[in-house]
Formats: sequence, structure tokens, C-alpha cells
Amino acid sequence: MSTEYILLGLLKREPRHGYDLAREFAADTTLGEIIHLEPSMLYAYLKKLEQAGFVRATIQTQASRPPRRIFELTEAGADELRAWLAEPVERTRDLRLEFLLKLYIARDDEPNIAAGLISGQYDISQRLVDSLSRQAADETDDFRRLVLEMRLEQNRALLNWLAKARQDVTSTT
Amino acid sequence: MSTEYILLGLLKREPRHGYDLAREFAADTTLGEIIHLEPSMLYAYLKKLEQAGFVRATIQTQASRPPRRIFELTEAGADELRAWLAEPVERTRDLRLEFLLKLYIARDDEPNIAAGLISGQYDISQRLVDSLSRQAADETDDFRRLVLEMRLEQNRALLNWLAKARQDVTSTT
DNA sequence: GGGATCATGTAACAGGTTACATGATTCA
DNA sequence: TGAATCATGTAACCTGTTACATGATCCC
Repeated sequence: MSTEYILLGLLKREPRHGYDLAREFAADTTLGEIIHLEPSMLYAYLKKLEQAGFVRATIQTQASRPPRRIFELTEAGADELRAWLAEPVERTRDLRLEFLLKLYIARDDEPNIAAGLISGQYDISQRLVDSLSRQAADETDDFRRLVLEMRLEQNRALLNWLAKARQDVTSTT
Repeated sequence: MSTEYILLGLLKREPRHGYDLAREFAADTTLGEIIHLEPSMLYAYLKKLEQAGFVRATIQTQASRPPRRIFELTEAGADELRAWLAEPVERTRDLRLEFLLKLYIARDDEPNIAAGLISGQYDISQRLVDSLSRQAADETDDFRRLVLEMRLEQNRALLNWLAKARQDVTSTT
């Protein structure tokens, strides 16, 4: 899943411990409104990322507080993140979550990568719109055509939105 | 999940056995393109529906073939199906799957229910569009506004599509 | 004194996916 | 003769959710 990658993205900005990362996903935060991540899952992902070598932990002891495990991105983790960020998503349904997460991470510290991401995504949706238009025109079954038209409308809407997103990214550069 | 309900919907047309129902979900069929249902899951659902009392099975023995279990809808199952069909979905993401399935079942034998379903769904999307428009106008954070605008575009597209779907249903009546 | 906060997890459960088991029969 | 079809399932697995455990400290 893509959830692991946002953790990599957040850790790229600065090393942090689990409890601190969990705050980022509280109900009323920007990330929290896109994705819900319970602390138990967060710690599970951090463990997984550590075992994969994408993240490394150092223990920070505190007076009168439980010790913290501070996580930082490794070189392998940074490579993994870069590859993920550059790649647009294939399936339309992944725009709502995975693409938004990529954009969220890319936007604020890699504007050129964000721009490339949006362009790549635009091309994918454009090709899908073309393909679906052709299929819908040929389709004789009413219900199947309805289904194709739904997907068509969805992807047209996404093209509109991606154009806006592109402006947003280029204007903040 | 909504998968159980399509089984009820298919069984409403005529009693059938599991293997026969499985054909409906093959890769190149109308239903198969919307939802993927492996035979193992299909049998599991049928078992669940039987235990819930929505479906009842009679065994049909055959010469030189394994016996079939023919499933038919019970009164309780018919009630359950009716209630599900009449109810539009709340979340936008459920349009792609659950709403399409409701429409698929309602369309061919209950056109008035299908029309009501579409109207109800239209109202929900309309209210969402209004609410999102207001939120987006007030939102100062660029990224949050982008997220709201994505949802806005998606729901506007759905309104367009629902209008088409309404015409389709009323024209085939 | 009692609840929220800090900080980390484990354990049980629920849901769906994949792989496999069975065994006869039809078709190329 | 070997693959596909008929007809039914079981079992293992993977992923994510929910509930709970621990124990101190800060704030009201």
C-alpha cells in the first residue's frame, strides 16, 4: 500500500518518532482527512520499513518520559520514495488516495517532481478518455454503455482537476 | 458488503445453482467487468445467505454429474433485497461499485425502483456539490482546497452521468 | 484524585484473496 | 490421452481494524 510511502515522505523532511508522526494523521489534519492511520498500524508500518532497510531508528532517552525511537530515512528509503513519487497511478480509483498522497509529499519540497507527476497523470487520464470514448461509441448494450460513460465522465472531471492542480503547483514555485 | 445483494438480485429472477451463478461473474461478462467474484467466495456468500435465511437450497441430483444445490430467494431475502435497492449510497466512492450493482439489478425488472434510486442519488450528490462549493470557497490552505475541488469535480461529473442514467431508465420503460 | 498526554506496542478478529482438493465426464 | 468442464467446497494466508496493555507524568 501507499501508506508506507507517506511515512517515508514525512521522514524525508526531518527525522521523527512514531508518536509524533501519529499526530499528523489526527482527524482534523490535512493528512487525516485523506487517510486514516491508527497508531497501531503506524508502528507496524515503521517496523516493516525498518526491516526493509528504508528507515533506521535511534533511541533517544528522556528524563521522566518513555524513550523515543527516532526514525530517519536511509539512502535506500530515499531512492524508494523518489521512484514512488515520480510514478503516476494507473487506475482511476487510485487518484483519490494514492495520487493525492504523492502530490502532498511532492508539492512542498520537490515542485518539479510534482509537476512531472501531474503531467504523467494527465496523459494517462487523457488516453483513458480517448479509449473509453471509442468503446462507448461502439457499445450496443445499454447498461455497459452507461458504465463506460460513468468512467468517461469521471476521467474528464479528473482532467479538469489536474489542469487546476498543475496551475497550483507552478504558481507556488 | 454489496456482493451478497447481487446474488439475491440474480436469484430473484430465477432459482439457480452456484456454478451457474459463477458464470455471471466471468471476466468478459457485464457483471464480471464491474466486480470480480471468485467461485470460492461465491459459495461462501451463498452459505452465509442461507444461514441468514435469505436464500433456501434444494438438492437436484443428476445422472453422471455431481448433484446441484439450487438456491431460491425466500420472502425475507426478497424484503432485504427491496430495501437495499431503494437506498442510494452515501459515499461518493461507492458509486463505482455498489450503486452500479443496485442499478444493474433494479434496471431490468423494477424500472420505477431504478428511477427512484437515481433520483435519491442525484439529491445526495447535489447536496454534496453545494456543501463542497461552500467549503472550497472558504478554504485558505492551497492543498486542502485542491482536495475539495477534486471531490467537487467528481461529484459534478456524477450529476451529469446520473442525468444520463435517468434518461436511459425512463426511455426503456 | 482523575483524566488527558506521552510513547510504545501486542493480540485478537474480520474480510477478502489464492491455492488446492475431489472426481467424473466430455471434447479435441 | 490430456485438457477443459461440471460442481462443490476447505484451508492457508495476507491486510487491515479494534481492543487492549503498560506506566509515568502533567494539568485541572
